[in-house]
Amino acid sequence: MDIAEVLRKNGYKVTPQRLAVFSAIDHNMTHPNAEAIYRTLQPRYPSMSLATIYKTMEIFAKIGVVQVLQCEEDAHRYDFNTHPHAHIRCVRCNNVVDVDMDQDALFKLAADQTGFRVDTVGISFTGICPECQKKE
Amino acid sequence: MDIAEVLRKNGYKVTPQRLAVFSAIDHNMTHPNAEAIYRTLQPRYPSMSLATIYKTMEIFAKIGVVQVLQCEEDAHRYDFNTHPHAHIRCVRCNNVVDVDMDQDALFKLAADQTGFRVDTVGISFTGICPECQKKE
DNA sequence: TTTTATGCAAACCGTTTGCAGGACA
DNA sequence: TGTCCTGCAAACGGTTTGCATAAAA
Repeated sequence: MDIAEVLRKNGYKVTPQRLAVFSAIDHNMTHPNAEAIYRTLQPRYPSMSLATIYKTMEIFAKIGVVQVLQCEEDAHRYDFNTHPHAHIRCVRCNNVVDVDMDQDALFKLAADQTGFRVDTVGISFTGICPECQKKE
Repeated sequence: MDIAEVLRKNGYKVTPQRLAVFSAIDHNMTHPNAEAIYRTLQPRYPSMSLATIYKTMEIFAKIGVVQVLQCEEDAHRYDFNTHPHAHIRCVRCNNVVDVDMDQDALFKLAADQTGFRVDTVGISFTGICPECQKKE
């Protein structure tokens, strides 16, 4: 299912800006933040505003096109991979990499221990990536 | 070891403000943010500024007196419990509760999978607490 | 007396919002 | 045509910073 169809199906209009933002994040493994997406699109869409990026990403998150990450950083990062998984960020180069992880066991542990009905879990590691380890 | 001693041992001066901030967080299970600490101390220390709270908490975090949490919220929260553990926040009442969890297995998983040297992990759940479930 | 801390106000930075003009359907 | 979207600029909220004054050692 392509993005135009998903937007329409959810009652949102299809605009060049939305298609452009999607093209910037689709299969993008760098987990960009709004600023990075903005810079990526700047050359080809010089009139696009940061506010539009934010508004678009909010919609994309709502309709399940992206996942919003909190990487113990100041800014949000976005992930086109909406399958539940963890992330690890290199504190030297700030690159973020996916970590596959079965979260069901964690959900159960938290629920059993606290009595909460558990909705979501965010797991973010920090460390030093292989490349930056070599440079040391 | 009391807080005055810890401060001195790390080269920081002991001031009434620092002792007051410590008293506000010591064995405080509510995981307060800076604003909440500020309001707590306001009656007894009306002249204390938010900036002092922030500066103090930064020192406390650096010398291992508190742990800084990122609860998928806007603001930082502080925890006097510096033992590694997870947190769960109720999306209705915003209360945050500790979750005991063995993090060594997660460290190993992330390291094996990514080649990172893993330093830290933050695990934050969201859900509905028992009290708010009853109200539904 | 020297050094560090405090409190104020202003700056910061990522994000959100209001709104007039423009684009989609 | 009616509704939704865009881009701008201003607002926002948590946090940080610079600096003059005050307090600790």
